[in-house]
Amino acid sequence: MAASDSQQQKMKAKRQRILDEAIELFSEHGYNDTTIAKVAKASGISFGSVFTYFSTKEELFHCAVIEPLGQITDVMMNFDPEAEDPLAELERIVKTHIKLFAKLSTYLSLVVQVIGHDSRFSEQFEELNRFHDAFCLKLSKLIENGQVKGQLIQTDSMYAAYSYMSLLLGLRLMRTDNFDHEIWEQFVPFALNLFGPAR
Amino acid sequence: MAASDSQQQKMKAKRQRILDEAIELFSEHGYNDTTIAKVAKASGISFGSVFTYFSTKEELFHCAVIEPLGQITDVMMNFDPEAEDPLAELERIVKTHIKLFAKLSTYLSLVVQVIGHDSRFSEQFEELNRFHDAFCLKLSKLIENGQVKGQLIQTDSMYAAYSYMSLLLGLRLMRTDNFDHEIWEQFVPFALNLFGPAR
Amino acid sequence: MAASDSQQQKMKAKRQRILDEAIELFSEHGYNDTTIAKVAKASGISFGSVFTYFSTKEELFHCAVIEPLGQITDVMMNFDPEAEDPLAELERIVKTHIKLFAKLSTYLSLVVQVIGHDSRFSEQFEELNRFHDAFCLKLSKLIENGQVKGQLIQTDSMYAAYSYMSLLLGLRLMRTDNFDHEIWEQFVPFALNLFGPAR
Amino acid sequence: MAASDSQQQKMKAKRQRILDEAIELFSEHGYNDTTIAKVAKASGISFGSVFTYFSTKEELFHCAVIEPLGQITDVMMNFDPEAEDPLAELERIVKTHIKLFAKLSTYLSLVVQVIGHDSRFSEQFEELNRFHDAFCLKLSKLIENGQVKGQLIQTDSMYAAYSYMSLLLGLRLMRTDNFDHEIWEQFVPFALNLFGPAR
DNA sequence: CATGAATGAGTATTCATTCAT
DNA sequence: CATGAATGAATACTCATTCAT
Repeated sequence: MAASDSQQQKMKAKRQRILDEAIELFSEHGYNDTTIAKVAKASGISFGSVFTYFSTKEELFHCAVIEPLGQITDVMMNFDPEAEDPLAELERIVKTHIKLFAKLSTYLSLVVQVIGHDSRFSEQFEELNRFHDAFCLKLSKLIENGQVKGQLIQTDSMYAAYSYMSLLLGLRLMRTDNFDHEIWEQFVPFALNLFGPAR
Repeated sequence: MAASDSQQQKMKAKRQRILDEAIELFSEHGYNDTTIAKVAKASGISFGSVFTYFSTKEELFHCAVIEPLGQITDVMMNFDPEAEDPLAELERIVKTHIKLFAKLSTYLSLVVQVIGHDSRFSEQFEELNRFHDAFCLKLSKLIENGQVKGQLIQTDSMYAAYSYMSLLLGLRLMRTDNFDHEIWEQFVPFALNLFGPAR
Repeated sequence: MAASDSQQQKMKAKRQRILDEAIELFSEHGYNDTTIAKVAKASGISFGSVFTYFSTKEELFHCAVIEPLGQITDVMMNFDPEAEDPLAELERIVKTHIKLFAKLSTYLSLVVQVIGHDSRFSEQFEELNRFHDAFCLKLSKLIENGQVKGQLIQTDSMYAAYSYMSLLLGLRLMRTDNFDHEIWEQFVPFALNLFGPAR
Repeated sequence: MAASDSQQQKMKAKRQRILDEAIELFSEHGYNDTTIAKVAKASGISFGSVFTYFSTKEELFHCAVIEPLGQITDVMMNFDPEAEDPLAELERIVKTHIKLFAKLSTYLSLVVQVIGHDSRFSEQFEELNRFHDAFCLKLSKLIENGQVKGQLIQTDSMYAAYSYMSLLLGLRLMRTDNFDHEIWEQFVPFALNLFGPAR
């Protein structure tokens, strides 16, 4: 049924519009200072309708945090831990990651909120943690390979991965979002330094 | 007047007790989910009395963010940019800073909130920014001296300093506060790597 | 849309019910001692709903003072300053006004509050003043015509009008509202005396 | 004991200072918007001391309303109902009363509040009523004598007295306090007209 | 499904009053 | 007697959520 299909399309689009505005507002003003009414207004729909798509404010926040994670995971995890030239692979992904974080300032504000109040948002925190653990594990393998090949000095590869994620998030936090993208690129060598490239 | 003095002492102590509990609660639950009533209860006083010491919730938050900054500044800034052996000085302060950040988890949660919602807490944000700028400027001088003496590779020393602060805050953010202090020390070499020690 | 129309009717009625109760309560207990909760209870609705119709207590008070003014103006101003027999016209309107003031005791209490605290309720005061000025101006013309025709002795007609309004409000103030309407009529000749009827 | 005497003098003076400020503030801002703290500040004493002189806010208000009444009564009642020339006596006292009301704007605001909220301030209201009744009774005698002597037309002398008091209070209410004293005198003939002078 | 009126729990703040110093 | 810190009752206003239309 084509009619029903187009209806479904419309609803999907509406849902996404709400979600996008919610991410924006939750990021900017935090959970409590973002009211359903504001989200509705920003989305151009009645606030009653928000509840058609998200049964509670809590759920809206949950979706705002979790749903974008898939795409981000795709980009973040898109590397080969068994790459021939681990250091080159590292350089490549560091550039990609930094570009990504520079773009994602809005969403990452959400992430920071969740991490900062892990007891309040424990479910979302767990999910982010799972991503974090998976990412660090995969990255640590690449690092180890780099060490085996003598491209990197010997360090604990998991701590190296942790440090890397911390740096990325820390940079994001430090108002560097006012920097334009070129400036973000300045941080690439420092991120690489973390891994201890042999010189 | 001894009586008046002891009275003043008592009040000072009470004010501090309120402030300590406020820092704890603001950190844990955020600005909005921390009610004056909870702060009062945690401090063991009537909620009316909170207003005797802090005229508004906003002011209480402000003091919670700003007042500890002095001591932290003292520790963070306690280094000599003109040290004979810049690399050794760097190692020393990195250890100190990491220990400090490991201890200050509660307070740093507050800092993260302020930075994350700089428009909401602009006054406090400005103050933190002043500290950040002063710190990075002083640190960049030490880094430059390290570079001049050939202990560090050539990089933009201000970006290096920014990266360092970002890493510290990022580490703090990443729930590594569950790690005990020994584990925190594991991150010292990675922090040092940021500065690009010549090898 | 009939449904929407009946909805609108209902809301209008509800709003008016709130307003009527508000006038009653503001009159009886004054601005500060009238709580939104009391108004809601008297109106038979939840106190949250009061805010659906009046966004603040201040606005509720404003409407309580201003909205009835239209009808009152209609009655008060309903005379012809160029009447053939000015004295007869004066007698007619004095009777009407006194009847009106006898009926409006509740509302006039509000007026007295506004006038008594003009700095607190400056906006409402201005509005009342506009009415007062317009009324006195129109009345003074009738008085002047009565003087020209020799029905009234020579006096400053504006002061006469002021005196008249003062007397009306003063009578209202003096608890004469316990008097029933017949007693109110007793004051008609005294009000007329103010204008100095030639004898 | 001279010391004790001067002490008593001081306290009396302090009490009066508080009362004067209280009258001022109660008049200007009303009962609820006048806080003990403001009264204390205006009086230049600690707010704890206000309770030394007046055990509750209610009592302070009571004294503010009642205590000045004695002097006012003296002036208002200072006439001879059996005067040889009642009309002349009326003229004399009307002038006096209008001058008095022109001066007493602050205090009369209090009176208006009490009359306007007689259920809230019933005790004070009773007291004012007693004065009002006594005054009107005495005045009505003078009026009657004027009627007997043919100086005034026949009217109900009590209603005439009521009207007179209403006019005085009404004039006071109508912002005529902005008028300077000369303007107040303009109202003398209108007040006299109330009594229906034979012409 | 969309809308927005109705509801009432929750919160910062004020202020009269008490009482220890 | 003077002071002002402590207390907690009271109140306007917000906002998530429900539900009738």
